[in-house]
Amino acid sequence: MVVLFSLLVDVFNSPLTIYTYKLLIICPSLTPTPHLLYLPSQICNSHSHLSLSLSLGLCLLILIEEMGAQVRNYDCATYKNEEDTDMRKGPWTVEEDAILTEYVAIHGEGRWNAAARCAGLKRTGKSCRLRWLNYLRPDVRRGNITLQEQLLILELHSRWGNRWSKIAQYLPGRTDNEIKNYWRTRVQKQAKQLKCDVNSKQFRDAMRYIWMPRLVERIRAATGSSAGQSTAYSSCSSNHNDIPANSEAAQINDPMMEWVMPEPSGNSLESLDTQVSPVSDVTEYQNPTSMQTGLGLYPEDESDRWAEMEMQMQSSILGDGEALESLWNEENIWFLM
DNA sequence: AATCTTTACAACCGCCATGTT
DNA sequence: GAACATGGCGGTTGTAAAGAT
Repeated sequence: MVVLFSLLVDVFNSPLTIYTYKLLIICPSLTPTPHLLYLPSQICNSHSHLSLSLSLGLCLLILIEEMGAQVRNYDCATYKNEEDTDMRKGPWTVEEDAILTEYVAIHGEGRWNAAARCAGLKRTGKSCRLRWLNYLRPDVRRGNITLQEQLLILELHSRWGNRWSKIAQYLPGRTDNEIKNYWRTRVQKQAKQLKCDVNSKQFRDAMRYIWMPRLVERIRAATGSSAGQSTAYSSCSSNHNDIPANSEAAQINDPMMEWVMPEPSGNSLESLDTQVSPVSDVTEYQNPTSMQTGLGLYPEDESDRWAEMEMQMQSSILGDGEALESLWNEENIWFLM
């Protein structure tokens, strides 16, 4: 940031007043919308596409191009360059990001094919849409999937399957792509290692009766005893009205889901976010059969419910075939963390 | 230090639904 | 109603970075 502001001070102290270059500042942590500044050509020397990219953790600074060219790009009527029809593929550049961000800031979302053309991007409308929704959108939440979010993903997936966009609706700031990636890299991989299908009853039961209670336990441990009634959803959503009263999610009524999606009440995102540790803590893993009520793991008023679940698990899982303990032992429980 | 393997995730693809002409 | 354009979704792939050997 120091470097950034130092640069800006230099810019504005310049004796030149004819600004011929445009500077786009994208700094989501400071402002939700990009800021435009105009730079003297002196700053840019002879470069027509000088690009300064300062990754300072919080701020990305991009110098785009000559204003004249930029203005031309926004004039759809004059867009007629045939050679622009060859589409670019692959990773987006900071310049492309800046152009798309600026275009959306001015014209809004939607009409992506037109956006791609008018902004002068050699990208398909689809590509622009995806880039915006999955990466550039200001409210995209980055960083590790929290424990609460993990719990919510597991629960919602058990209910809705691979309906990623639907699941994503309940994790504000997370994209369907991100959730899908999480599922594939973490959950499916684990199922593969356990040599069972991710959709098998065996794996689903293991998730439901071991993994998810374990997550609940960890969330409670991380958020303190007062968070006993707090939940993944309540912690992830900054606006509980996001869940329609008659929605599928609101109508879920099983014990686990009540942990995940309770009555809307005011636990804030900030207070309950628990980042997932990249390192496992297998040493504190408890055998599922030891996760009994009365050990302080669950709220007292939940004890009967949990005991019931425990019995349910014993009879429905352990009774037929491979025991959960052997399926989900300390060697493979690591990935839950 | 070099090479190989694994992981995480961005991006693309194909299919489908919907809207417009 | 057919043809086309567009957007949304889920599946898959490519690849950079990190980790292991």
